[in-house]
Amino acid sequence: MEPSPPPTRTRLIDVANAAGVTKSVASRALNGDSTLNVRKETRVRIFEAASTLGYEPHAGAKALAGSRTRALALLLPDLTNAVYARIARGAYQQARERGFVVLLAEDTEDSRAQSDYTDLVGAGRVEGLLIASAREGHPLLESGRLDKVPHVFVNRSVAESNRNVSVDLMGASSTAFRYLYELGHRNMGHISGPGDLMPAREREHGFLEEAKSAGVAVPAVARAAYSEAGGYEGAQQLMSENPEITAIYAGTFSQSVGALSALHALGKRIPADVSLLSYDDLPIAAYLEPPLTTMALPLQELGGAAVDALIDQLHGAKPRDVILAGQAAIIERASTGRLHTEQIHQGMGNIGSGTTDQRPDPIHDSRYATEPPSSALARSRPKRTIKKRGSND
Amino acid sequence: MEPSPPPTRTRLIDVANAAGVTKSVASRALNGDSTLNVRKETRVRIFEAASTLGYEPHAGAKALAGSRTRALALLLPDLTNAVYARIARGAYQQARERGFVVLLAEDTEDSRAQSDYTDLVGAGRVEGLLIASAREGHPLLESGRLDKVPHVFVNRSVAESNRNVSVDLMGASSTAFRYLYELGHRNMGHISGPGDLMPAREREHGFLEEAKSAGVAVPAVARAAYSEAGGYEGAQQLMSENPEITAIYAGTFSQSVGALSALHALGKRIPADVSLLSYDDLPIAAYLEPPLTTMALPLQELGGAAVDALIDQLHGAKPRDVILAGQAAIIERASTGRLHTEQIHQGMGNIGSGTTDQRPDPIHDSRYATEPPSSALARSRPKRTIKKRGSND
DNA sequence: CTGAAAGCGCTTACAG
DNA sequence: CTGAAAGCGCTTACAG
Repeated sequence: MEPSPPPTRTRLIDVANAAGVTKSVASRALNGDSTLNVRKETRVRIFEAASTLGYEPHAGAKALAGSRTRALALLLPDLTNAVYARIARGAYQQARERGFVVLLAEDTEDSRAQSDYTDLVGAGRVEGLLIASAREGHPLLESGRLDKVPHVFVNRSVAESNRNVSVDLMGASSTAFRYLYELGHRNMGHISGPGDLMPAREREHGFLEEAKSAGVAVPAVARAAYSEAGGYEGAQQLMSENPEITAIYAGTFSQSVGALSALHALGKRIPADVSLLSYDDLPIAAYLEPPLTTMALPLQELGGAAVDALIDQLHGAKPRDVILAGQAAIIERASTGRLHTEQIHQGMGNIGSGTTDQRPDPIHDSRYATEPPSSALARSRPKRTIKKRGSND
Repeated sequence: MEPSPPPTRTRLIDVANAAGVTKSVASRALNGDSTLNVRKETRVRIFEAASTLGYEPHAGAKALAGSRTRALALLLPDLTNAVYARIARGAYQQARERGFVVLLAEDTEDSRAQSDYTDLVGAGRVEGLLIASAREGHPLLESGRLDKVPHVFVNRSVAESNRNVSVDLMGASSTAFRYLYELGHRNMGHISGPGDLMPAREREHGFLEEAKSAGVAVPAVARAAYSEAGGYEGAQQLMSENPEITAIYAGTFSQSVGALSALHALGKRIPADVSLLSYDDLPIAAYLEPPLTTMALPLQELGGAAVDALIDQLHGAKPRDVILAGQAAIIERASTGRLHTEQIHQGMGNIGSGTTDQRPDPIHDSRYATEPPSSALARSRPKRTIKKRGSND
């Protein structure tokens, strides 16, 4: 029943003895204390001793003695969400780079948020928090407990926190708008997220603002769940209430997939009748029908930047917002196309009727009336190359 | 520069004082020491004091003093892989349930595996390891360092480790085979993973074995990367080398997506010409064209079972394999169908020729000649309901 | 410039 | 049945 503690761990005293110095000196040398004055030779001897003895300082002891724990916690709303998975990867990698270890918390329920906080911060396990799970009214925000611990909000904007690390969502959305605008679209729709989610609001806002300043009709907005089903409903709603729409910008990849499906079901040709642009890019985008045009976002970088910002705070820097700007790129595939004059007059006419025109080849790409995009081409040569990593089932 | 330590933490001595007992008694009461003999009343007083003072024991101090750290590390090969994301979720939740915290390590490179190990186990941060990232020749396996720490392999089978926690991959594959077999298919193909990956080998083995015992032609196997591109190539290879194939079983979801695309490109109708069955189920499956028939696996449960097995080891139990059996379920959508007599004679004839028959409605579902599956139906009513969780951008 | 010592917050034999 | 004390492995003033 008694789990054996590591039989015999090498301690600081062991390396001190081996190097012929005292614990204090060894400790300070190993920790790079700049006020320590020893001959280079001695220092080298200490490091060599540590290395040959395989010295690995006990994290708990260090923490107890008042040193850093070199641990961060990452609070995620949903591990299986591709966006967060990439943020997590970026955070993890940068943390490692900086010598930190990361604790995970999937903060799905509010109740959990409390006990997570207790076990991570309360127990002195971590020095700071990367929070990607904050919503308005999130218990952690309300409780004021955060005041005591360094933290940053990732992909979130908590007003006046000065701790928001995010991509330029509004900028991304305005890029999205301009892209569709330049293709000739003037009647657009946007599938947004649930009202209480912060990134959704910003995306939406940026998109609408840009439309206003371009002087076109304010895009219709459907707010729906961040899921395929949500996108399906969102697109349905958008098209039934605004049949004049020729382009849809969907706020998440999942929603785009659902929207694609809904548009098909409505008998819409993509992009001949309606163009579809997805926020966020995933490999699978190239394999949908039609291959989806997307916005690629620096999510991994976002995670890394959040870690940097948090570590800055640990070093005493004043918290400040950081926005990863100018990095959203459109990856053009086949779901978006130039507006046709005929589209302008289609409007209502097409709704629910199903198109009956006979197209030459019913297989696969056949349904693209506009600039038939070779899907094979789109697949093998996205405008921008996304770095691939080995996947590993 | 100096980060402020939590201004004034409540310590054990504080609650002891408040309850009018000594630290020893408080400690033992709080930790549920059964050899402690105190009046129930005293015990209650201690717990109340702890609670009103907001006592949160310092994890580092506990660890130092020889107690458990109540922390586990999860070594993942790829966070962005949906399979691992769900395993991670299950592990995380079960760990929390059992009072453990989980440290994350995305073990993409071998070099990282070493330093991860050092910082997690060496530093005494965690009591045990959940390893989902082991390949043959993985540095952790070779180094023998694992001997010193409780660990289990998740979704992995390391021979003779007696620590493998996995779904019954062979069973799943044989279910896959039987499903296709019962639809009438006799010539099948399998898209497997890279040769050195363990789950791939088991899936493959189970599928082939079942074919042998059913007395049908041994399925052709294409080994390809775990990605859409891999699936694309795998399907191409399979069909070009074995034009008689009427059903394909793909080893991962990504591969299935690629295979779907390749089959379309080859002019194959799905499932009229070729049925496609995917290992692993994801919401997006219902929105592909055609909606993909998949095998749903208890991945979250797998993560939870791994945590349980590991904690058992921490409690001194002898390591043993655990297999989550009999849980793979086919979710039938539209990518699989009954074999038609005409299919048997098609063979080579269809390759690359593209089909020219005129079907009534070129839109969407039109291309399913067999049992035209209403994709809307398949979408809204999968055979088995998958629990949905709120997604949260 | 270096070493002896106190102390971080806990647990656990061991005395009483 | 309960309390005093040692000790886990470190860091960091503080003396010398």
